[in-house]
Amino acid sequence: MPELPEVETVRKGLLPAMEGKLIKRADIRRPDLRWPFPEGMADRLTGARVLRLGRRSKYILADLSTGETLIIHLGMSGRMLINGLGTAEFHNNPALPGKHDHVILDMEDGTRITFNDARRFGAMDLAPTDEVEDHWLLKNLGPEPLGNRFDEAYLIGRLKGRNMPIKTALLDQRIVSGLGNIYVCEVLHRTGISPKRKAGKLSEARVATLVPAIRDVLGEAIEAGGSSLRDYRQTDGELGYFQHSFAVYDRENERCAKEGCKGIVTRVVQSGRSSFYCPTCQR
DNA sequence: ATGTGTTCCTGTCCGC
DNA sequence: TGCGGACAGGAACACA
Repeated sequence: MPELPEVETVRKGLLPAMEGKLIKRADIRRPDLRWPFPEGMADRLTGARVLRLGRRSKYILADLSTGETLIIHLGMSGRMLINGLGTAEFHNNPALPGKHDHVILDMEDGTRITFNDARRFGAMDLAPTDEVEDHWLLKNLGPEPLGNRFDEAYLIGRLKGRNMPIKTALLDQRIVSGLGNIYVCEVLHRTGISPKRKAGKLSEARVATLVPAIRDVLGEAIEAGGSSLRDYRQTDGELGYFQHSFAVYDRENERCAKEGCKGIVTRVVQSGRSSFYCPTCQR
């Protein structure tokens, strides 16, 4: 589900409810999501204060007063909801946890944070805060696309000699971290690059155009509160609205959104994932 | 080392 | 309405 803009939107929504607040009670309602929860997670969270709520790529990182950091990944369908808003069960009885409410954090001021994840591809783990960058889930992540370490020279270097399609390369979190299927499709459309083009065969000039395009698309999506297609919700249950700005994603057989282009958006499958693009203006 | 296909899980939508 | 199949914002893993 959530790519960087959605995760960042969720983090911002959680900030007032979590940062600086004490976790009064942690209810872990099943033993695992994608992987088992760490040993004694409920006890390690109970009584901890959230010192800082940060983000690395698609991971939300809650630094705790215990010296540990809670690592949260939303997978495809994960939601973090405040006071039960936005769950399917909300309309029936907001006091009862829903079927897919797997972790519930009750904060000292009475606010309830619920991790809801139907598909359970999400994950949570705890690691010492001073070693969190070396955690196995985080240590191989490429640079933040909105950070200083991500620039034209870096991307040119990383794509050099690579035989995979540019679409696949931009989805590889080791090359650049935070992009997912939606935003890669949108970035490639903006730059006029076909998703099928081999990454290592693009000219340096064309690769260079990807960097500002990635920054722009992600920045605009964050401003719009992310994209809501099926599962994604903000922490208050509200939808994001960047999906109204899609030029190609989820627009198969529709007219290309580029000014003056008469192409029709086409869907192809690459490494098992849908790519949407305009064969007329993306070459 | 690279590139590709499979797998985890539930829900929804579409065609018959 | 029911049933089967395709598909879904991710990414680790097994294998050529």
